[in-house]
Amino acid sequence: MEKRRTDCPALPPGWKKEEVIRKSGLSAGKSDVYYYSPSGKKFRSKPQLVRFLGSSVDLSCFDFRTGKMAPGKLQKSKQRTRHDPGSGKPDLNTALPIRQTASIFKQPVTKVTGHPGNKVKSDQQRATEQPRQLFWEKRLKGLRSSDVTQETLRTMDLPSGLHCIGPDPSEDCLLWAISSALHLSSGPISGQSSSAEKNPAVWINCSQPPCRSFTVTEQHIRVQEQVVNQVRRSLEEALTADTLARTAESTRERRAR
DNA sequence: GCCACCGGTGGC
DNA sequence: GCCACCGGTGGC
Repeated sequence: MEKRRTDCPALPPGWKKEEVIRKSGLSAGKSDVYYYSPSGKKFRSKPQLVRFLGSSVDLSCFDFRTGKMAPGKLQKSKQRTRHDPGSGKPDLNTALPIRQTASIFKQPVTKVTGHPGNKVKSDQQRATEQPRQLFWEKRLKGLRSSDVTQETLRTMDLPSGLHCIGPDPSEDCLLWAISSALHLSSGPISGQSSSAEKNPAVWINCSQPPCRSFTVTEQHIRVQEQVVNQVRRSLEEALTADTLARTAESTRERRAR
């Protein structure tokens, strides 16, 4: 086992696991486990793996030390979340679907080259397109966003008339699917073909959300404009209130001194 | 400068 | 007390 890289069936093809026994020091005899990506990048911890693999692999049951999936064990592994004291919040460990989904969004990255010491690291394998899971929306089922007081936030309303197809025809899934499609695609979002509706598992078009083909009308656009305007007004009011509160606060502090 | 390696520490 | 995780550094 020592210093030999072995295949790791629980990870995608090409990933290797290595166990290195400590030879000296107080921890002599203990071992460190490392993983190597197909491109040779070394990983020292599960959080590091999760950050890298994002939504492409579900590592919630992955046991970093053994390199195997631990089924049914309710993942009681000692995953630490540094800088997060925890609270009554739902399980925010590595299985966090929100994070995994967020990572599929193609977000712009600013490459700063102005500083002489700067280095830009890149991983070609990671940069290229990753395979996507069919009906991934189901993984988000039952999750709700909440504000700092744990109050569940109201989700967005989709325009009526959208008809979800696939294994989970709930409106939640459709909302996630459509917002994700809008992020990922530069083309129009129009739904699935009629054959996909008959047998989604075979005919689904991954670049479109799993819903019946639809058309966006002038009326839809008008309604959405109103919604956006309303939200902007609310935001403006909140920001104004916040500025006023801060000013009042600093005035009070100055007077107290 | 890189990285293999061990130590330190926080969460359990 | 154990150990997952990651910081730090000596050796190259």
